[in-house]
Amino acid sequence: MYAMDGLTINEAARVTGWSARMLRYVEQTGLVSPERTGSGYRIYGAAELQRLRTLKELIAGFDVALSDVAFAARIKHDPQLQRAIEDWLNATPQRPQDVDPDDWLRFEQRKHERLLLGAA
Amino acid sequence: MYAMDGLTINEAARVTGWSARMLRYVEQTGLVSPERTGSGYRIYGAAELQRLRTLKELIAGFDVALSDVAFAARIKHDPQLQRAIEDWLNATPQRPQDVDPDDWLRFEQRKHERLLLGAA
DNA sequence: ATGACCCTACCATGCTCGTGTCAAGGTTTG
DNA sequence: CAAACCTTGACACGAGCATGGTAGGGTCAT
Repeated sequence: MYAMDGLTINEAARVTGWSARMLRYVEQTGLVSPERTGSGYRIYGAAELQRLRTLKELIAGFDVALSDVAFAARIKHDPQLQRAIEDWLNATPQRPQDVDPDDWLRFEQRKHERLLLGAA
Repeated sequence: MYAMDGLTINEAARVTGWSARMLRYVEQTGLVSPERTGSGYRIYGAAELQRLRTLKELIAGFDVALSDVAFAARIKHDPQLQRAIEDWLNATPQRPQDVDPDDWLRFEQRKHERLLLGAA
């Protein structure tokens, strides 16, 4: 195949700071999936490169794991899971000790506002 | 200490289906932290028991890891992290195929130059 | 006061994550 | 064509998660 407007995996590795191995791994997590040429070569376009760089910053800057970001993505694309997690987390006012149990229950039932990762 | 209105760890274990060992572990993740008596005994109240049960359902029902839920909690309590992850995820037009190819290209090309300059 | 319970602190195991490397084989290109 | 690159698949390995177990030592109820 002739000149595609993108970088091949090792070139992308060099410009993004990831290793080629990790680029394949990241693709496997579903976070950054480059196009393929007819013969199967990965082609990283500007968008993917940018995404890889920011992903790297995100992970380093907040000390989160790749799998954490992958999980966030899963939440985002699975409204049921999102809802379930949100509900579980919202039902935790860490100190329910000086609250009347009955009030507590009614209060919890009305909690439905703040979204976790909803806005798209 | 005299009769507290809650269950001790092994009782809670029996009632929730977790092992006592896991109850301590779950506490360590920060997801469910029972009160303590003056002498340090964990006391699980109705709220904690309910939380443990629903947590179990959540984990089993969606095949999610405890650490995933812990991470979601971290996101929820750290607005900066939440914002960063949200932004990164939202910047994913996973298939830029329904975008006009010409616009897409010109846009990407300009970005490309900038990006290559910034790369080390 | 004694048996049943709790606590913390380890050690051990099996599994997953993140990462490198190497092998066998297709593709691109000078 | 041959060198340089790509692909998938595998083995390897340290670090961390999820669990169980045990040991030494307090606490509670009878």
